[in-house]
Amino acid sequence: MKLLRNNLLEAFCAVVECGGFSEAQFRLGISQSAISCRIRDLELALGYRVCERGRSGFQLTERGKIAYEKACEIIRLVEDFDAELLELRGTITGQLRIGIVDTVISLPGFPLVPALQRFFSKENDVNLELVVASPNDLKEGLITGSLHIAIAPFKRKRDELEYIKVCSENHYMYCGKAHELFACDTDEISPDILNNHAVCQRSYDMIVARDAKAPEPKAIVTNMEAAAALILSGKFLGVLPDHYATQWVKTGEMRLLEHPDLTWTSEFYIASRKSQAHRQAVEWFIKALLHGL
Amino acid sequence: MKLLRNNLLEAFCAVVECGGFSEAQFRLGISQSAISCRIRDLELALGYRVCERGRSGFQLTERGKIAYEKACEIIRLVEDFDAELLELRGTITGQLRIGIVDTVISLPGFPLVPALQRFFSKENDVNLELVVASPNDLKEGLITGSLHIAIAPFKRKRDELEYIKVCSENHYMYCGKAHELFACDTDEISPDILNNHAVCQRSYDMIVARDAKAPEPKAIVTNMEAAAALILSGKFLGVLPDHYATQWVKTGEMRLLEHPDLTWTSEFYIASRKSQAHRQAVEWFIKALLHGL
DNA sequence: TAATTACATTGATATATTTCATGTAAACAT
DNA sequence: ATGTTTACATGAAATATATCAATGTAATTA
Repeated sequence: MKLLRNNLLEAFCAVVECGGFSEAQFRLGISQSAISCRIRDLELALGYRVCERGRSGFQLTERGKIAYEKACEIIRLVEDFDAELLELRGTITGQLRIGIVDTVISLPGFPLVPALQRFFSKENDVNLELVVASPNDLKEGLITGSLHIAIAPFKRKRDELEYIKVCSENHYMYCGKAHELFACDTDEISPDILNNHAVCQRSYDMIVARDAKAPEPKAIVTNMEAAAALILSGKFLGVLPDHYATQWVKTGEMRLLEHPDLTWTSEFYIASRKSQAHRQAVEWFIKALLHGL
Repeated sequence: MKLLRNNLLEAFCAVVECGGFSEAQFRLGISQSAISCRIRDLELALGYRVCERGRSGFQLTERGKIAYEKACEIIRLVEDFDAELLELRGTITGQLRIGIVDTVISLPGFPLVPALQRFFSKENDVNLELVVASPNDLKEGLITGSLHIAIAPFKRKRDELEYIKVCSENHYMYCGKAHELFACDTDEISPDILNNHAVCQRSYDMIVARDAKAPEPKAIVTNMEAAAALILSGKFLGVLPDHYATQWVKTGEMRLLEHPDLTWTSEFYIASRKSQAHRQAVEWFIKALLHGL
């Protein structure tokens, strides 16, 4: 019983992700009938149907969903295994899966871009996958192995992960040109404004909730660009990293609401798994990240 | 680059464990030339030689050793993966790797034998592997995944493992018929005898070292039978579980050196990994183990 | 009712793997 | 030395496996 033979699982995953056999042809580079055979063989080996398909639409069965999750996992493990053994050859190879949060390219001291330059200026066979997600999803990814390295503001540290501080980011409160506070006097700005105005926050930050009477945020965003859009609308106050907001402050579309109690700092860390025979590609990339510090 | 294609790794591992191609034929059930091809393909894919072979003997290269370790690991992972997906079918299947310490069959309350009866009286497709090793090796096995369940006297508990107490074992000091203490008076028996006589111990027990002036053990054994042999020789005192020693006490070949300070108890636990989607086979076996308690 | 879509099936073809027979080189026995 | 044995390598033929192209089928849609 070998489910990993003949790329049965790769076919299965491709079919799931493409939502059907016909579309998966192009991804897999084989004919539709070959895919049909592979799924048939897989189901034959498993003894149950993994998906319903046909003109009536594509859908995973209950067992199929579980099988798909596990298949993705073992495929990643096997990829990493291949890479580990190939790296014994001397050349570094394989997938390198890196995760970051959004809106960091302009963050001063964020080491990704120079690290990429460094890393890929040496000849290698590494395939990069760069994922943008929330710190929490990134943490999950590191733990499950779907990510090798993540760079983000991690607040709670996990035992099984290793953290290296790389830089920090300052956040301030901003409002848009159309907002009533845009033209107010400086001495009107106090933490009190949070109670009188709608505020938008990044779901994972919630850094506004500093004092007890912090208001329910009126809008939750998962992404800086979304926050900027809400702020620019003039209907929301919002917290942005200064390096990001500065472009609109310059053009007069936003105003910094300056007050000592309305500033926050996040510490950015490189995180990766402890206690695991790290692959060379991973180690080298971390080295590349740290090189400029 | 797929190292898992065509059972290349299975061939490699078999060859390593059989110490050569010719012997591995029988294990793998394919011809020697087929093995030769597989190893050639593996080395071609890897880009380096994994073993030296020929009339001059079989030997892994340095990289080959690493590759072998990792190959064993991924094969186990894939086996478990197969089993997990197959179990979605309803039937429980796959490898079930169980570890115990030696000399436990006669331990009253040790749940293995009734559990085996229970478990295998229901029809299933499980392949059992029963390993005898030290508690420390068993712990390692659980953590690395080479074992699913272990039953042993675990003293230190590991966070990533789950323990269920099942029974306990009493240990006493014994000497052989030829030993000078064999015929001594009962009131001559005290912890002091440890300082005046050679003592043998199981390497992982070391339960004799209770007081500060515990002596260097003269002999270390890794196995109860070995301890019994040393004790029967009359040259060593030694600690044995009562259920094991009783056979020789009955025949007059050993004497129990009874003293309140020369008794020890080990608690036996069923251990398995926490926080891991346990396979049905594993869960069911644990249930079978607990059934009689 | 015909056309379309999405997949299944089939037989031909291509590819991969194994075996059988044989070759080679090192170790061993004589 | 010489021949023999052992352990693996190699090549051609045989076998098994996977893929493709073509076609069939069933559920939608026009």
